[in-house]
Amino acid sequence: MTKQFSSYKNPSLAVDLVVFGYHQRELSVLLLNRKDEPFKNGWTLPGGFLQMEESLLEVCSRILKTKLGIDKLYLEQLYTFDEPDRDPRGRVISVAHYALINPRQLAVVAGSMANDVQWFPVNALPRLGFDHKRIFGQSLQRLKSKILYHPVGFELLNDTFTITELHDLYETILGIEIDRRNFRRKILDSEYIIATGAKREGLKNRHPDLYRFNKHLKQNNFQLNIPS
Amino acid sequence: MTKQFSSYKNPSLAVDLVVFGYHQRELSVLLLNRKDEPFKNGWTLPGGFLQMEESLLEVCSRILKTKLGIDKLYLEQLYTFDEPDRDPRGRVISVAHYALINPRQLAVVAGSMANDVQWFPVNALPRLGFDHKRIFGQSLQRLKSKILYHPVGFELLNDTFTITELHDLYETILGIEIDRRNFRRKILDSEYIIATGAKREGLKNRHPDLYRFNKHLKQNNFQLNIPS
DNA sequence: TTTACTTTGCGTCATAATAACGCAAACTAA
DNA sequence: TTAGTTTGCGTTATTATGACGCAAAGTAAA
Repeated sequence: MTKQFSSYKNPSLAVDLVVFGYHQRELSVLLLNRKDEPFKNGWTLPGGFLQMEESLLEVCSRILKTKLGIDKLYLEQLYTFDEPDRDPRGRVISVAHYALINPRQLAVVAGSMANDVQWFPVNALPRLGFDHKRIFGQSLQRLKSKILYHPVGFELLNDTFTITELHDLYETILGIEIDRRNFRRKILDSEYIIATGAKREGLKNRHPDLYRFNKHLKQNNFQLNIPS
Repeated sequence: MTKQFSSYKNPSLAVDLVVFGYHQRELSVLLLNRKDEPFKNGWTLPGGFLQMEESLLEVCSRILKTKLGIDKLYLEQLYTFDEPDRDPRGRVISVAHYALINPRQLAVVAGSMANDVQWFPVNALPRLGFDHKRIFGQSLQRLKSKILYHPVGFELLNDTFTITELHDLYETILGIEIDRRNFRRKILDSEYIIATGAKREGLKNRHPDLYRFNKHLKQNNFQLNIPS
């Protein structure tokens, strides 16, 4: 244990963040290239230590703001990881969270991104430091199962979107093929997305085909029942 | 903030436990009557602080062993609660877990139970100290949803049980009526429970009607799909 | 503009899953 | 012995689902 931790009587508390972004049928995660030991020059999830008087969500916001310049996004606590040897510097317990950012925010991030920050497709991750591979895996697992019973996938899309975009998102995240017409029927029958009345740029005769999430429905009835 | 915490640079880490027991169509939770301030003489969930070098599950085991004299049981991490004012003594972050104990263990507990420990039916809880009402509520919520897609309810029953007992358990936990015959068909079709070949004491001509959980099936396919 | 190709919205149909409920044999208690 | 309850096993109508057809709308190249 290094000097940094020797004065603590409790384990240190940290948060780690799995930030998901989606673009053109690709789900990606944001990783950080470490400048310091341990895992110097290696990739890890962004994270940070909890200060006294700071809530977990505040730490998350602080990290996201500092590293990405982003304010509001979908954020959810995932799990608390406490293996005694998960951090070579000493006992650090990490409350992992995952975040979903939409295309607009993704663009902001891309514009101002430091060169130690990088997007990686979830299917092509580099080796990760600490126990971050496990944390990432569990996040992806959660995301996969959650989109089936909670309309959380919408957070990865623009405010308005086409059904095809939503369909592609689901296929990408779940990694399976979903019949386009059955998906359409299910999602429209549920009334969780509704037409905006608008049509895509350039379209002339087609019915309205831009949709948005219906915020007036209780989100807890959402149920897609797509086999995994 | 009291002296006890003033030397820490990090928030303290604790665990709180929601211990569920089931008996005769009643789901109960184990509560502790506090001897000390804060909430002296009030009821709270059992809990304890994390020592350096101790894992979260170890703390849970330690508490359960000390307070209840019980060793092995179903234990699952629930959520980490971090509201800065959740503990009047100072900043304490609690990783809540919930546990399920079976009738045999419940009997052991009942036999050796200190008078500061008591079972309360989940529908008749006393006022709880700290933010424990919220923790309890979230545990019950989790239990309710989890038994629908994971065979976790079995942990509250004996090794062998009748379908009726299982049916009653589900009705009790979910707080709804479930058609006996449809429940039977679903649970038997799924093959998650199988006949033991034995019959209940005293029965003569009836088919085997004692069942046990089928451990040979992958538990992740369990799906009951009962409307809530 | 014509032509060939792709995308999208809407519909059909066979099958599976589900909810509601009937019934008689096994069991229990008076 | 009798009356009432519990339990196992069915049936049926309705709904949900998966698989797929098809034509209008849209796109891109000649």
